[in-house]
Amino acid sequence: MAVTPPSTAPSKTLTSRGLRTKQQLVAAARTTFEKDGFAATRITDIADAAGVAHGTFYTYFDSKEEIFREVVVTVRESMLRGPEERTSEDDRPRIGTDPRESIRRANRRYLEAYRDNHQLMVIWEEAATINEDFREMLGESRARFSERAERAIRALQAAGRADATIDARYAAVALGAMVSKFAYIWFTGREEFEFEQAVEQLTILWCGSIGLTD
Amino acid sequence: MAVTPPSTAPSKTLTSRGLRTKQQLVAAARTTFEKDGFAATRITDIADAAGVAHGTFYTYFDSKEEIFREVVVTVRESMLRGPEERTSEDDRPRIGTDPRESIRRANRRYLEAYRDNHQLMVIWEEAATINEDFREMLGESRARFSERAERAIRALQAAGRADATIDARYAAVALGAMVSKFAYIWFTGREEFEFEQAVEQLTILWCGSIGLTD
Amino acid sequence: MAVTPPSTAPSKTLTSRGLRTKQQLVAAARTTFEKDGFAATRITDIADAAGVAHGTFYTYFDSKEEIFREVVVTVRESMLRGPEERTSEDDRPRIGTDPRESIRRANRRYLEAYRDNHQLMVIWEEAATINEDFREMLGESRARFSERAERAIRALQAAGRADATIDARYAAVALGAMVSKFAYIWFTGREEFEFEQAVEQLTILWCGSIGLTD
Amino acid sequence: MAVTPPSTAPSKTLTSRGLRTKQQLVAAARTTFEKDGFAATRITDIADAAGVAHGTFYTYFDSKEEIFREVVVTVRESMLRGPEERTSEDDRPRIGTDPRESIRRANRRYLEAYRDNHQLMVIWEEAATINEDFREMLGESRARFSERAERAIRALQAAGRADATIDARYAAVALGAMVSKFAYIWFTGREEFEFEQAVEQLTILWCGSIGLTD
DNA sequence: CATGAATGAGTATTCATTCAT
DNA sequence: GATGAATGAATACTCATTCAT
Repeated sequence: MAVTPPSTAPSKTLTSRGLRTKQQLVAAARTTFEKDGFAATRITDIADAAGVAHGTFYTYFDSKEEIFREVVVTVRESMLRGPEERTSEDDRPRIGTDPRESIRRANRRYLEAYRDNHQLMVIWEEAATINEDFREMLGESRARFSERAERAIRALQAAGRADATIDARYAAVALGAMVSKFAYIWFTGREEFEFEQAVEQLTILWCGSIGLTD
Repeated sequence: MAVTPPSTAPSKTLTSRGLRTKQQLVAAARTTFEKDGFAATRITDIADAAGVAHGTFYTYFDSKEEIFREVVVTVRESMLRGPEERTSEDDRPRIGTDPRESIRRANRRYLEAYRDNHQLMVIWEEAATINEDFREMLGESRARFSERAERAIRALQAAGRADATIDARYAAVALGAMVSKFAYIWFTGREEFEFEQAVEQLTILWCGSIGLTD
Repeated sequence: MAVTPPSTAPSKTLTSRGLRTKQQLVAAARTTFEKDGFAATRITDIADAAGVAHGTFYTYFDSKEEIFREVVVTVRESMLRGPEERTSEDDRPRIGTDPRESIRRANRRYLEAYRDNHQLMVIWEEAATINEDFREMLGESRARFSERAERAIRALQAAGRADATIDARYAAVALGAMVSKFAYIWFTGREEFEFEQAVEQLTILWCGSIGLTD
Repeated sequence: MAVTPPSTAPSKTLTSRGLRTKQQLVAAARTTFEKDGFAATRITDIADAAGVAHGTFYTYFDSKEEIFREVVVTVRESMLRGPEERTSEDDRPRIGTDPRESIRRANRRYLEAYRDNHQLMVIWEEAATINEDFREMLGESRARFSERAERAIRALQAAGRADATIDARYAAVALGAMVSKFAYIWFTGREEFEFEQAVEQLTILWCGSIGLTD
C-alpha cells in the first residue's frame, strides 16, 4: 500500500508544524469563504479564523486567489472520491446495465456531492464570475461531465435506444446545465425540494429528453 | 390601472438637463459594467464614461448598487418587450396551438433575448452571486418563467398529452435551468453553438423530457 | 511678454485651488526630503507637512519618485536661472574675454548654485544611487557641464593656449568631477572652506591643470 | 605594537563551524549587496545566498548595517594591501624620487583598487548617502588620502617645485575629489575610458594643477 | 445642477526580529 | 549552533463619499 513517497515531496518541505499551520489556514479559509463569499473575505479574516498572525498567511500563500484554489482543489478531490464506494469505474456505462439506472446513479451522485459541498460550490460559482482562472476550472469540471454524457448518449443512439435526431453535444451540455443549475437553484434559493424526488424527476426528464427506450 | 404608487414617488422632478445627465449615467454604467464586470467597476469609471464630474454621480444615485438596479430594470423591460411583436399574449398556451410550437417559440424568444443582452446577463449573474437583492431579482425572473412552464406542463398532463409521473414543479425548474444555463455556458464559454440548432435541440429535449405526444 | 498661454495648459487643467494644493505638496516634499533624505521620507510625511490628507497626495502624484522628480526639475530650473543676472549668454566663452576669468566665473556660479541648494543636491545624489532615472538625470546635468568644458578646452588648445597633450574629454570629466565633488564634500563633511578662497583655488587648479598660458 | 584593544573584544570565540558560517554570510552579503544595492538587500536574501536559515543571520549579526560594515572593512583592507608589492612605504614621497612618478603611481593604484572593487565602492557610496556611519567611514578614507596629498604638496612647495599660491588643503581635497569621482563616473556611467590613458591624463592634470616643475 | 478637490477608513503586503525545537 | 515558523509594526495605496465653489 503506497504511502506518499518522501521523494516526491512537493516543492519546499514543510516541517510538521508548518504543515499544521497551512492546513489550519486552508480550513479557516474554507469556513470564511463559505460564510462571507469570495469577494468579501479578507486575508485578515482568514488569518484570524486560523488563529495565526496576519503575516503568517503570507508564509504559505501569496494571495486570496492562491488559497482559494487550494480550497477548491481539496473539495474537488473529495467530491470525485466522495462516498467510499464512488470510483471512476462507476462512471462508465456498463454492458448489461440498465441505462436509466446509470443515469439515475450519476444524477444521485452529482446531487449528493453538490449537497454535501453546496456552500463552497456556490462560492466557486461566485469566484468564477470574477476570475478567469476559476471560471476555467469550473468550466473544465463541467466539460468533463459533459463529455461523459455525450459519449453515453452517442452509445445509446448507436444501439438504437435513443432518439437519433438529437445532437449529442448540444444535449450533453444542456442536460448537464439542467442538473447543475437545478442544484444551484435548490441550494441558493428558497424553494424546497426533496432529495429522492429530485433524483427521480431529473432522471425521468433526462431519459425522456433523449427518447430513451427501455 | 396601475399608477405609480405614491410610496415610490419619483424623487423630485428632474429638469430636462437633469434627465439627460441621468440617462447618460445609466448608459455609461451599462457600458462600463459590461466591460469590467460589476465588482471591478468604480463610480469614477461610470462618471468618466458619462463625461460628467465624479461628484455628479451622487446627484442621481446613492451607490453602485442603485445604478446597477436601474440598468437591470431597463434591460429587463427591453427583454420583456423585445422585438415589437412580443406580447404577453404570446406566452399563454393557446388552444388549437401546437404545444411543441409554443415551446419552440418560448425557447427561441429566451435565447434571442439572452443573446441580445448576454453581456449584461452575465454581469447580472455575477452581481447575483454577491448581492442578495440582485439574487432575488434574478430569482423572480426565473420564477416567473418557471411558473409559466409549470402551468403549461400541468395543462398538458391534464390533457393527457404529457407524462403523468412528472412533477410539474420539479420539471419546470429543471427545464428552465436547462435553457438559462445553456445560454450562459454558450455566451461565456468557448464552445460554439449555432442558433437555430440550439433552439431546435432544446425544444426536442424539452418535449421529450415531459413525454409530449404529438 | 508672453505669459503661459492657456492653450498649452499641461495635461489636466487644475483649478486654482488644485494648483495651490499641488504647489503646497511640492514645497512640503522638498522640505521633507531635505530633512529626512529620499529613502526615509514617507508619503505620509509629505502630506502631513503640506497639511493635507493622506489621500490627497495621490490626487496629484502617483509615487514618491514622481513628486521627487518634480522637486528636482523645479530646483534644476532655478539653478540654471539662478541669480537674476545669470543667463545662458554668460556660459559662452567670449572673444576678448580672459579664459581664466571665464573659468573663475563658471566655478563661482557652480559653487553658488550648489551652496544655495546644497541640501537638495545631496538628496539628489542619494536618490541617484538608488534609482536609475535619477542617476540618469544627474548624469545629464553632469554631461552638459562636461561638454561645455570640453569645447572650451579644445578651443584653448586650438589657440595654442593650453597643453596639447591633454585629452579634452578626460580633462573635462575629471575637472567637472573635481568641482562637483569638492562641493559635495564641503557641504556634507565637517571640513570648513571659505567661499572666495574655494572659487580662487579651484580656478588656479583648473587653469594649471590644462596648462593655461596667460 | 597595536594589539586588538580589549574594548573591541572578539565577542565570543567561535567554533570552526561558526567561523565558517560567518564567513559564508559575509561572502554572501558582499555578493548580494553588489547585485541589489544596500537599501534593496534584505536579510533574507543574504541568508538565502549563504545557504543558511533566516534566523542564523542573527547568531552573528544584529543588523544589515553590521554585516555591511564587516564587508566594507574586509574590502578596505584588501584595497590597502592590494597587489602584493603595495606597502604604505610606497605612499611616502621619497627623496630622489620623481614627484610626477609618485603621483602617477598613486593615481594608478587608486584606479586599480577602484576598478577591482568598483561594485562595492558604488554600494558604499550609496550606503554613505543614507547612513551617517558609512558616510563617516568613507570620509575617513578620503581624509587619509587627502592628508597624504596635502603633505606631498606642501613638501613640493617647500622645495620650490610647486606653485606657492596654492592652498595645499584646498588642493588636496579638490584633487582627491577629482580622482575619486572620475572613477565613480567611469564605473557607473556609460562613458568609456581607457585605463592607461586615464592614469596618464589624471596625472598630467594633477601635476599641472599644482604647477609642478620638472 | 455641476464640479472636482479633499477626505480618511479600509486593506494588502513586506520584512526585521524573536524564539521554541 | 542551526532552523524556519510566527509575529506584528510599518506603510502604501484605493476609492466611495462629502462639500465648498
